[in-house]
Amino acid sequence: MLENDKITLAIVDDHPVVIEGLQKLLENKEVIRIAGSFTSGNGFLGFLRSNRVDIVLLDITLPDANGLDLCKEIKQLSPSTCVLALSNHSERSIIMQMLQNGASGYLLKNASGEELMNCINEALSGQVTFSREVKEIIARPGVSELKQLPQLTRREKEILHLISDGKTTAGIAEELSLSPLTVETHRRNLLQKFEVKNVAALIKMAAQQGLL
Amino acid sequence: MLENDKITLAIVDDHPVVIEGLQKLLENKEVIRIAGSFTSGNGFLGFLRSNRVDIVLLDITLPDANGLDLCKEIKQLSPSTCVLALSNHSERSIIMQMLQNGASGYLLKNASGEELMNCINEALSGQVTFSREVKEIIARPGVSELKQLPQLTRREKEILHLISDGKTTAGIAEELSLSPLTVETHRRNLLQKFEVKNVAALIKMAAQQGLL
DNA sequence: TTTCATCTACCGGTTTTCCGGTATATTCGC
DNA sequence: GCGAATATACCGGAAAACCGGTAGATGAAA
Repeated sequence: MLENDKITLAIVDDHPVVIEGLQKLLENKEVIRIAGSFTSGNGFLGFLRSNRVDIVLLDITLPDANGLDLCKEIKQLSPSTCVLALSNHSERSIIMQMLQNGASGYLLKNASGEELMNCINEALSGQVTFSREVKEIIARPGVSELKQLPQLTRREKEILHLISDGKTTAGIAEELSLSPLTVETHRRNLLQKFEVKNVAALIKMAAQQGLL
Repeated sequence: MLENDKITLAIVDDHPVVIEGLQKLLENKEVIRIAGSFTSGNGFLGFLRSNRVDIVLLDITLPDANGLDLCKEIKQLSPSTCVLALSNHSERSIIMQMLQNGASGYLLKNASGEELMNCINEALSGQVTFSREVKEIIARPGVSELKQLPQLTRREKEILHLISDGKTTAGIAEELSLSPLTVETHRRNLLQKFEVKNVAALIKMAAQQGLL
């Protein structure tokens, strides 16, 4: 196979041992060319600016940045590059955040070589992919995610949205053709229902419950 | 196979035609028993209160509630029940929200019968599962998700967090042993960097960027 | 060493939010 | 038809946020 037809793969991991292990695992694959290995986020970003990379195996823990932000930067710089997170972090929130930031998949480091190859292929075909353990983590949401949100009336939801858009009570009142005093009342009811004492905490809760 | 050993499955969809189609597709499966079909969320919730359901195929569009909230309620009522979303909605945000609310998987309605069976099995084994098209949607995040967030200093991130916890300027100042006036300044810088005019909009943006 | 970013701190004033109440009209389910 | 929930509206006062400035201290990079 011509060198140029091979899949170009990069590795970013602060642990040199891990890099070596991955290289050993991948170097005998016909279709893959390891374009580079990096122990820092900035090192890789520099490389990416002048080289094509089809897929990158990215650790979360890095010396100069965190993998979450780095993933986002990679996708901005080169949207066609697949980011496959490869990490020890098994927190559901981190996995979801990684997806939100544009990752094509997530593997825990205990995944087998076979699993890794499967995931690489699936990611390159444009689909998200996870190692088995990660699939189980995602399917098992914590209690906090499911905690009941106060039930809001239609008007309250409406006003909540407008508040989150940065509108003031007066502005909302005008937009809805209501008395500012009425909007005030709804606002207060929102604070009560969420058991918070100002809009900052209100919006945070609402956002975490996916209400915005 | 004994009736009691079969997997109990329920269908919730406001479209009777879809229910019939799914029933036809599943009725000849040895391992599955269709425990009930419902066209409303409340109908199913009532059933779930007194019957075991291993897995439910859940539509998003429902007459009396939306599938997102319903999914959350189902998982609260019966955490062991797998929820497989089966919908026409192909928006990434809805898929992610559904996962956040405890779904074990997501299929678009154009998925094949074979895909459906695979997903049911994978979900029952405790792993998340998606139809092929959904995997592609997840792997393709929108530009909005990746838009660059303002570069925040350590102090600013710290204060942003405290604000989102509902703390006041005075409270934050005390907690960090700073002058309230200093905290004020940081707060103003945050509003400027995010180009918003109050904390409500600030927290919304920060939450959407996963900063909280 | 100089420059740049950040952190710190202050003044004075305006706007908005927050909180303690109270109260009537409407709408929806039983 | 009758509650219960919801939506509407008001008062007054205290607290907090927001805004437009300015400016010294610190620390790291060039």
